[in-house]
Amino acid sequence: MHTAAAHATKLELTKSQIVIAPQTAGLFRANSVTTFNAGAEIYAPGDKAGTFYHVEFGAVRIHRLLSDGRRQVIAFHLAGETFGFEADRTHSFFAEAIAPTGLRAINRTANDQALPELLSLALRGMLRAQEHIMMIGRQTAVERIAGFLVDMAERQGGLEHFDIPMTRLDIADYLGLTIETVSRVFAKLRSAGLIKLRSIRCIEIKKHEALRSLCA
Amino acid sequence: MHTAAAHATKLELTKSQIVIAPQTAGLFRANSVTTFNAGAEIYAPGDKAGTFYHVEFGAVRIHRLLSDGRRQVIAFHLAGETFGFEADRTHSFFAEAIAPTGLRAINRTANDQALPELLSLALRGMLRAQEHIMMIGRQTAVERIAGFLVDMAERQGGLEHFDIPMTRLDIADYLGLTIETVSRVFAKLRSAGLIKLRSIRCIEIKKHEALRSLCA
DNA sequence: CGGTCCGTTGACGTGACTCAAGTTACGTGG
DNA sequence: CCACGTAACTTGAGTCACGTCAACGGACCG
Repeated sequence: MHTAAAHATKLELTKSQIVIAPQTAGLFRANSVTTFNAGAEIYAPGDKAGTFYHVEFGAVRIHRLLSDGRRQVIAFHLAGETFGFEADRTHSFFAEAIAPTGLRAINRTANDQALPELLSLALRGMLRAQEHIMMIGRQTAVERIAGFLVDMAERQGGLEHFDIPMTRLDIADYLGLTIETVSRVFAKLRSAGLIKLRSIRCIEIKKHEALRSLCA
Repeated sequence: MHTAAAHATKLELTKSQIVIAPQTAGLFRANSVTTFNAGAEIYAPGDKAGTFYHVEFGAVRIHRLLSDGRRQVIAFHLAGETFGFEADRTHSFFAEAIAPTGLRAINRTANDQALPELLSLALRGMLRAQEHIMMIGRQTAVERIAGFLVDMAERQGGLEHFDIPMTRLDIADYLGLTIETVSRVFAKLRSAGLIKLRSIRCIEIKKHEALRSLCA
């Protein structure tokens, strides 16, 4: 199974401190921005939780490995999104940058005014996870890819073309498919004229409605 | 596909009011208990959200249908658990009793003292959903069933045998499988001596460790 | 005691996986 | 700038886990 156990053999886990004008995000106490190279680990299962991260630029994947190397990507977080909250005191997933990424760490203050905001984020995260379950539980490969592309398009502001920061392997592990299936479905959508691959990571949606109608 | 679109053709949606001694649950304002028959709808997509439900007895399934009838069960809630929180003002799933069930409705008060409690529930719900993604995204049928049985055993207090309130179809739709596959895997686990089916809905785990080792 | 729902089992089909062989994109050093 | 090595992606052929279709058995209920 092509599910990147190899990836676990750490890349260059560089993490450089770059201070950018601190700007308060909501009611949290915001810190400076830290940049991560592609592949760099942000946290791992077992790490102490309690800090949230606001994506300033770049993208992050949240995932977990099974003992035999099978990998499931739980979520992608793009610029403008916040992640890192956990039910327990320690993280239960990996968070890694999937491109050069800037994160603003946000320390949860002891007695938060920000609870409603945090609750909203948690509920939204729960909903997202539930829709993800729907997708990988009951949809075909084509439906999953179509849904993924529509989602990405919307999260990038609905432009007619956009770059995806993740590899085919990341997409496969997010959708519960293999890299080969992802590649084949892309080819199928392309030859059906629904999308165009401007480059390997730049996707243009040619027939938005047709694509959306595939989402089941 | 055996995924209960037929079920949508409403059963006897009976909902009888029975008042039981009101008892405050946490910091919420708790109401009386309402009982639902098996199959009765508690809420549906589009219904106004904002009320939570504490399961006094019985069990509830949360699910959603695709347009062609494919069904995905998102979660089961057993006695002692709380459900019903949503990111939006309206529900996006069905909630139905899967056995005679008593629910204590809990109205969210305008300016909650209960926010931390609610946040904790939301985070725990998110974690549960994420582990569910892991399960249906990357595990085989045997692994999913084993995981399901271990989970059910733990949630029932870790007894060596327990009743499951849901049908094979509910289990199938929860795990992203078909009813036939569920049945076959049960048969396989039984003939391997890992479990015993005392009756069709009563499961005895004979080799707890062996079962757990199947969970990947 | 007949109908209905639920569950089981078998035979067969197929969508996605596996294995394998390329090709393309990209970074690095000469 | 090109040569090289590596990672990412694509494509094809064959396989398999799970789905589909179908027949049947048991439990419950009026």
